Amino acid sequence: MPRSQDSKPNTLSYALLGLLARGERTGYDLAQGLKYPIGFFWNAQHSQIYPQLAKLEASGLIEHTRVEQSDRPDKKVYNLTSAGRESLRAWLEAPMDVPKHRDELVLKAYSVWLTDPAAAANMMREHARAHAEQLAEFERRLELLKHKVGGEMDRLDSPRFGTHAVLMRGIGFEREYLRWCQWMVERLSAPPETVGQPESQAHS
Amino acid sequence: MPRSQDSKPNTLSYALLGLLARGERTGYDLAQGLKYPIGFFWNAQHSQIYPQLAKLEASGLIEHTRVEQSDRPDKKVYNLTSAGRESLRAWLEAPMDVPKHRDELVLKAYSVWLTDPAAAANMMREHARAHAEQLAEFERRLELLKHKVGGEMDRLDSPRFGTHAVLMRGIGFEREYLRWCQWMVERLSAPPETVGQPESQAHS
DNA sequence: CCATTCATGTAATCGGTTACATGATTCT
DNA sequence: AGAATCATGTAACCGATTACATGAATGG
Repeated sequence: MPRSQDSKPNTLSYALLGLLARGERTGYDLAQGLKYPIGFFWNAQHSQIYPQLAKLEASGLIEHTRVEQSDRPDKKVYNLTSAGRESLRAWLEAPMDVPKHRDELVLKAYSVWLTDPAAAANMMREHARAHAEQLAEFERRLELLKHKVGGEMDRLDSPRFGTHAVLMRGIGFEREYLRWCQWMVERLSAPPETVGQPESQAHS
Repeated sequence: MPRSQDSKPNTLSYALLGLLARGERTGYDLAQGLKYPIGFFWNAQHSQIYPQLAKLEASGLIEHTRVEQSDRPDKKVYNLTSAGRESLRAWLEAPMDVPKHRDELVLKAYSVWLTDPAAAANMMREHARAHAEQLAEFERRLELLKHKVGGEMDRLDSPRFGTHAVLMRGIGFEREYLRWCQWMVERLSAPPETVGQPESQAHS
């Protein structure tokens, strides 16, 4: 009989359950999984994961078996219970509250009028480069997935479809962010006379 | 002589300084400002704002004057100090650490293979609708800004340019998110025979 | 009469990051 | 010799949300 006296599992719980639904994993594996690709949209450190696993086990959503190793430290291999699988499914279909975004770069853009346009343009170029890189990485991963599993990534009941969906969102997100950075660079590095004060210091 | 014994202002501080750089505001006004449009990318509740304002004032970055009102409660009107303006400028040009994203819907998409495609498609349609609405709101605001201040929103030294930049990012973000939701809906509501098991239960 | 707006605060709690702590094996 | 990988935890702190607290004026 699984204890479930706890109030409500947090979102991290469902990130962990979602990974475990794909197969058994250790806390260490889960920490790796929460780096890439889903970690791009929901990440966590091991210091948050280990205590959370203990709570999930206390609630009866997961269970572990100890595996002894000779060359490496012993490990706890976690698995979903049927209650855990049910909890994950219920969360998937439950309505969400409105999401909140945090983006420090957009916050900087809000105050960019206070600073030197040329310096700001350079900063934006640097961010554009970073987003182009991340975009390329997502695209590379999608190609890899395509070559590895082929049509499986289109089958709605395959975990590969979940990965496919996440990669598509990553690609779209980075492509759009890159576009915005480029728009900012164009604006910020436009010749001063097109945006300067009324009195025309043009020509020269 | 402004005291500055504190370690390092947090990002919320710069959100507040960025608003105050556009003119004097009360804590209440700042709480409203952190709803829209910049609040879309960095929001805060009044319970976080009032203590933060006290800290910023203790650090000498802002100052307030008490304004008595007859019909309304008295208010504290805050202004940037020159130290505050300098701190904001320094932050604008400082390098950022790599941003972290959190998106519960993408997390759900990662596990969407566990659930009923038709139900998931309906959920995604609902999200598509919400993003279309938010997109329309951003576009409406951009039109409003254009009609109100015209070319000022293109002048790099005007706060309107900051607002313009944020709205452009909002529009791009929502447009791309909407596209992804539509892609998900298409996939999830595709006829079963194109994605189902080998044995064809086609026709009928 | 009840909700909303203006106006400012505190307290409890939860979520998340950084740092502390240990220890064997493998790679450079 | 030193860094990285595998492996699991705890503690301190900071950031953020929710709830508690008060109170007058206005609008439906």
